[in-house]
Amino acid sequence: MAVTLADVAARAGVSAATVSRVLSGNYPVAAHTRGRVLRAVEELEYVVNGPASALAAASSDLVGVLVNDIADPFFGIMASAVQGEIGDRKLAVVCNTGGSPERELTYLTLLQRQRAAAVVVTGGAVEDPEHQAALGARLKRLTEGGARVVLCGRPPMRDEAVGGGTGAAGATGTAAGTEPGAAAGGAPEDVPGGGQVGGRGADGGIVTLAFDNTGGARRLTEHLISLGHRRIGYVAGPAHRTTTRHRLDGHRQALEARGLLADAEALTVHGWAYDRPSGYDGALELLRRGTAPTAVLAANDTVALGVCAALRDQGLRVPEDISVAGFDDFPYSVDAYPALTTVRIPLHSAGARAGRLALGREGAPPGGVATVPAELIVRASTAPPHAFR
Amino acid sequence: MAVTLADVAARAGVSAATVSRVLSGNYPVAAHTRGRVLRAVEELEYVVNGPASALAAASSDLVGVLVNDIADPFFGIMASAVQGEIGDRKLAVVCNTGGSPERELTYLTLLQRQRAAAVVVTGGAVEDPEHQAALGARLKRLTEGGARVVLCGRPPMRDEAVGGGTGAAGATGTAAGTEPGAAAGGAPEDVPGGGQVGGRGADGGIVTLAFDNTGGARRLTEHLISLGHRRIGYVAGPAHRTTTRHRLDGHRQALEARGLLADAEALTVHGWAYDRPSGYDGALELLRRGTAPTAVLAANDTVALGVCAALRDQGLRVPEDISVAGFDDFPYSVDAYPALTTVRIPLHSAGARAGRLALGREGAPPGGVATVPAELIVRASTAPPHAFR
DNA sequence: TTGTAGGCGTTATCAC
DNA sequence: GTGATAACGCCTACAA
Repeated sequence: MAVTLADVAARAGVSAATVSRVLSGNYPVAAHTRGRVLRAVEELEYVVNGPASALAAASSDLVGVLVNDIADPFFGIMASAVQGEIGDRKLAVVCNTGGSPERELTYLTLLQRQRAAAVVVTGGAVEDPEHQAALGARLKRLTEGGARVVLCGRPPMRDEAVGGGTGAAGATGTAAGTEPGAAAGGAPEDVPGGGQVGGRGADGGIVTLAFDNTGGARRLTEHLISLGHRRIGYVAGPAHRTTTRHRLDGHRQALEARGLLADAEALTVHGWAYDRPSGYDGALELLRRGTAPTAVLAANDTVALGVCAALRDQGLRVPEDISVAGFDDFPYSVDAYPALTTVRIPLHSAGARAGRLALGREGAPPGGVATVPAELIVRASTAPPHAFR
Repeated sequence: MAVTLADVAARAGVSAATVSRVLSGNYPVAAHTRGRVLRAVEELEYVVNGPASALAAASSDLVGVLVNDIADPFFGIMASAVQGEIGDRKLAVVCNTGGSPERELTYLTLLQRQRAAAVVVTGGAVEDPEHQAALGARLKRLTEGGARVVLCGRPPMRDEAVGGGTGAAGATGTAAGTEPGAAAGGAPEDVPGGGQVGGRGADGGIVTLAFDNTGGARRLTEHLISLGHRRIGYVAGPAHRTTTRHRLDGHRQALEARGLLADAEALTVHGWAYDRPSGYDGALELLRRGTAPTAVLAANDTVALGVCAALRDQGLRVPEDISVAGFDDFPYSVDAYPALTTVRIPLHSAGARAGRLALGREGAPPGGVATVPAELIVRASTAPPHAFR
């Protein structure tokens, strides 16, 4: 930890100010001077002191990315996409919250401490009003400090949570937990919104990229119903999380439309995580409850693989004896046995967009909220039930 | 960005120094004083200025983690484990190099600029002497600056690359590209090494957690040979990378022991990445080359899934017509069709150990190098060839 | 136990 | 164009 700006300046025979200007590049400097400076930098192997420049410039080149677990493909893919957009001008600080509200808050504070240029919060939110309020407060402080905040994969914050914003912000509010776009029943609205126009998020606001979990789940259940299934089990994700609930909502909307809602409660079991063991145990629990369903939906593809494994271990064939479907369409789902019917969410492009939004390289959508569409992918794991063959 | 240490000090009626001491906690402060300070911090919602304290203390709480691609489970799992160990006292800066040597160097410089407390470099290295030299120089500067450096999943640096270290370092060198432990043919050596003792890496050195790729690959090929296979195809990873070469080395060692090395060249094809398309195309290429192999080994499980897909599309059954095996034992490999025979590398525990090493929470192994074992996992994708049934 | 003061390495505002 | 010279906010001997 030796060579500093001053050393370079001395060697190049210029002032520290000039060196700084050459390095930051945002100020005119004579060609030959810049040449000498650059040579001195080379010779001395000088490396800028990040903390020092961050202090002086009151801004750092760190971008925080909050994920539940970076090893989970759902988050890994999004984080990778964010990183791809950030490139090497900024650094991505990845924080594994493990889905814990407390850690989410802790990390947000840590990122504020680092004076992060932006923060991307990925994945579903915990539906606790108290936590939402605390989260909103943290996020608000972050934006007030000049950081851009992007929510990717969760519904927008309620206005109360982030405190009344500008006049334009008022138009953004949605009822707690109601997914925008999905609730309207239509195609997810989303207009690129060129430049810096477009409601909050343009500057100092929070931009949200919500996922159409409800719509996707609804279409998936409709698919099963159309195949002839009437008793459809559901191994849901952890309770009190927006992703879990929205998917369940869509499922139930489809059931209700066909008057099949009565059994829904008995056919639903909540896992404790979006992982394979959770699916395995969930499936066993479902079988234990009596009349077996003819199809089982899972919280996501990983859970679905656990479900398949459990069914197989119980001597049931998928999809001959029982259909199974997942959600998210992870890369390996097509190679699973059997290839999973699922709902694709364009995680990579959503993450990339979140990254651009975080860098301000893309304008915020109108109202600061856009909904990412979800597409039904039918593969081999779903088929008509016995009665329909 | 308003409230500073001074503000808190004023509100608490103490000096800035006292507030600093309360916050860092590494200095005795009277109970009631600390109480008042803490209250002031709460009331003012004070958040430390990271860059400022990093500047003053000449150290930051950032830990860099270099990966090829965080969306790849191989890296995602290790990164997640590293993150789990560093918890929320330090922040993980994840850098996607995409396997590019240049970006690897760029990121290392960026991390040095941030005065990262430690850097964990994961995955195989590019086997270019020039790059190795440049890499060694960067790593050396990092360690000289007080950062801990941990290599996880690649062989140790040659001593020339990192410049002559202390006397103890001399014992660590291995011939370029020769994997320690594996080459010896015995079980991977590894002694925890309590405390701060144990060769380089204890302070200012580079600690290496090498993977036993060679040994794992050798055992995998031996397994196939023992099943009766004689023509074994190999869809390798990108050339000039240690992981690719070490696995290929192990494969050939096993072939050579049975006098089967003659066809090896013609049965090997290099992919351009450790991904599915690479496996798909590699398998087709292999089939195109004439006499089809009775088994195909893949660079890793992801590639193996691509191989299986290609074979299936060509009307071949796995493993009836042709056996397939992967490497790494990713979580989903057991759910693939058919369940993959593979070699398990304990990525999570290796990553966790790398994390502890990076924090100095665990002593360096003797010589600064430990080898992570690889275990053969036999599943359904490998079976005897037709001739043996 | 607490306060004082100097410095950490850059950036930005002025003059020249 | 380039050079002084204040901040920037915190840490840490050194004193009291």
